[in-house]
Amino acid sequence: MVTARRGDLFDPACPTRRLLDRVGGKWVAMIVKVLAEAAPQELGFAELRRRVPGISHKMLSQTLQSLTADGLAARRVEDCVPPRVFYRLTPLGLSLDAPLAALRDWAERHMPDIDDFARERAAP
Amino acid sequence: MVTARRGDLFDPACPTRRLLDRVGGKWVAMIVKVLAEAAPQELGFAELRRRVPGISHKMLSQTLQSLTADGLAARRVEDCVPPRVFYRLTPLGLSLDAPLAALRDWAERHMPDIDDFARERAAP
DNA sequence: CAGGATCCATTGTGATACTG
DNA sequence: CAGTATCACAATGGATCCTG
Repeated sequence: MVTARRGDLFDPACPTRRLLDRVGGKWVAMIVKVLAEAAPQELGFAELRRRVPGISHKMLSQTLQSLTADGLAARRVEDCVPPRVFYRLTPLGLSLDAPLAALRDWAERHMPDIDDFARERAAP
Repeated sequence: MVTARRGDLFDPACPTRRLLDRVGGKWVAMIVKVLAEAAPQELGFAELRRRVPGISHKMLSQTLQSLTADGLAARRVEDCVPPRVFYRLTPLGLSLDAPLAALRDWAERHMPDIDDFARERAAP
């Protein structure tokens, strides 16, 4: 992730760099996708966990927290005995899903090309 | 960066995850942008270094190497006394610039919103 | 149940120096 | 000039335990 240390002196805090620092993490893109697909329905923490296979309790909590802190997701606590918490994307978060979808689309289309290239250059 | 350890068992090697592992690095996006803007002109190593302020010799070399290994960039060595090396995006690399441009566009439009949100929630 | 704290392994990044 | 090896440091991500 990293923000900037010494070189963005010229372009202090390039917006794209800052965005990638937020969405380049291991889980952000998938969580945004899942929440976007569920929208306008909100999803409970446990439900999210089920829809993001392999994510740890900690990383889900942590990622949702950063999304919430950035105003990309909204958090709602249901005040019952085993407390339940629900998340949904904000309009801002939903708007981010568009460019992410473009990336997903490219990935599905062209990652095979990258793999092919790697295989060819490995072949003697 | 990381590729997958234990959870992508269900979605082994999600293409989007793998793509982000490649372009989420600190310099990839900017280098692709610079090369895309220069295309179809190729750029020398030193010229690239000038156009990516703050990047270290090592990181530029390393990043270009991974782009080349993925078939996103092409490398040409000019065989003169002080050897010069030129880089350009391949068609595949150029095609990747489109979704990245979408991300850049979103970043320029909406990162201020994220900043505003952070400022508001900081205000008592 | 959700979330926070702690500890640890791994990786990414950077400075530097050396090679062709 | 471009590339690479080495070393050091910061940042991620994951496992586990503890709390309201």
